[in-house]
Amino acid sequence: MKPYFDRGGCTIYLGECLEVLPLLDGVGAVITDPPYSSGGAFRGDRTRSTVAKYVQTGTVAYRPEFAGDSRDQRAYLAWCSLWMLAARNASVEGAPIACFTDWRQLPVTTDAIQSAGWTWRGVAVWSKKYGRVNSAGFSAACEFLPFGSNGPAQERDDYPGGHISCSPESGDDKLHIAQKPLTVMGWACRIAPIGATILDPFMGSGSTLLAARLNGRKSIGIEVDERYCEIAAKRLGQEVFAFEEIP
Amino acid sequence: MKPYFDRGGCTIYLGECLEVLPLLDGVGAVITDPPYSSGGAFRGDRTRSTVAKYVQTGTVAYRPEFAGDSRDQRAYLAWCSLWMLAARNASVEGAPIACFTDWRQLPVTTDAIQSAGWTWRGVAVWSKKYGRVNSAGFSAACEFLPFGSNGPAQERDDYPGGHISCSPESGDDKLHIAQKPLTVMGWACRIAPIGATILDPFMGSGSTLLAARLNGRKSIGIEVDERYCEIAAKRLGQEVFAFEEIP
DNA sequence: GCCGAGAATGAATCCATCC
DNA sequence: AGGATGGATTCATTCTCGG
Repeated sequence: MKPYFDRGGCTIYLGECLEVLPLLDGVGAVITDPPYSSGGAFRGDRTRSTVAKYVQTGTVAYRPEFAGDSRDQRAYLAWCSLWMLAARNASVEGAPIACFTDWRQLPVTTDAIQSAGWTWRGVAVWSKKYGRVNSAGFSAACEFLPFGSNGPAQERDDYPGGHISCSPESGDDKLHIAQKPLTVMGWACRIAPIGATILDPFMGSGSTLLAARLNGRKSIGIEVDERYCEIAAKRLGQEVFAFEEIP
Repeated sequence: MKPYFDRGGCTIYLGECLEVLPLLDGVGAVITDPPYSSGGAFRGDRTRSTVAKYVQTGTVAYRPEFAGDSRDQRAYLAWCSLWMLAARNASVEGAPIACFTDWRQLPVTTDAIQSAGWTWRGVAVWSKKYGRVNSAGFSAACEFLPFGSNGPAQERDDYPGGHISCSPESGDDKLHIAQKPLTVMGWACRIAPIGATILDPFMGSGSTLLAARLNGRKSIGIEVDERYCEIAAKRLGQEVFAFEEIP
């Protein structure tokens, strides 16, 4: 399959992840931020378009809607199990997986990790310094990063800490509604060995690939929406003037 | 039923929580830190005594075993559902529940909250600044506080934030292997309205009751082990010389 | 009282060994 | 085979103590 973009150790495929994943192998880590299919307690809330259901702060440019964000919990479990299994089949033994999620989908995500045959090994946390106020309990100040490994984990003495505190992305620099700060993605990328290939099956605007590059890891991104492939390719191309292989 | 201790708005019952809970009513919030039944990937590790399975190196003071920490996941779900239901029956409408857990039991705990008829509303996080090293991924730096409410939540504009960072308890002041810092319990107690009665069905050394008192809430603790009732009563008695009702 | 060095600590995990 | 037990390993942060 011909990549949409392939330079400096960063590769982008345009397509459905369930169709692209079976073509890959040698993946050293899976790090991703899939559509949460969250955003409301009721089905009617969940199935609204992503632009409508997530509040867009500030005077930002229009961001395209993103696909695959309207599954109910049962379907979300089945779907996550499928792509996680396909991703595991593409991964080397001992490879880690780390998958962002919010509180609502956290139990389903840990179930899916295990359903797909990964060994679940913990839940790391990104706290946002300030969270959405909540009139019904503690504010929603954290996102969660359940993680695991493909069989016995690689033994290392420099795994990152299980908690990071960082303000969320905002303003005009934000290219995707659910975009994570590079600081957060860089922290997540350090779960992968240096030089390994990090796979992100839900690339979006490409923050995972950019963070991988900045942290000395190779990367593969898959994205179903060509507008986001374009945005990500532009970001990656800008990152280095003379774009060279990662040493 | 005669309380083991009852002064200054703090009440302790000695007994099994499933036997004591049906006798209670008017509870304004449930805040607790039950035995996690965690501590290892293998059944053999989980079923070890709490003194053996939780590290206590060096010259620490001896801390008594605590009971009920060796259930498998199925039994843990069933048991949590039972006591959470009994606690809900003792609670006023709109009362919040918040129950500490570790990463391994988090999905089971949110299932239990919902099985028992509480409305699950989120997951708050205590990050410990440093966590135990992990040779297989991110360090275990956080404990989790899933929370919910008994029906529609009480609307308030002063709910606490969903994240707190605080070092764990240590040294001779730590009376229970799993003792939480007063800072953390105080934060948790602020989920309850001022003046409400906070129920902790797994009192241990009484940190919840002490934090409730220090934050202007009344409290009820249940504990199955008389040694811990004694320790908690002593701590609560010391807190105020002339022990008066909470204003 | 302040500072730095060294010791202590931890709601673990994994493997080897013994029954 | 499988359950129970012993014990090595791990390091950022906190604690202790002397100067």
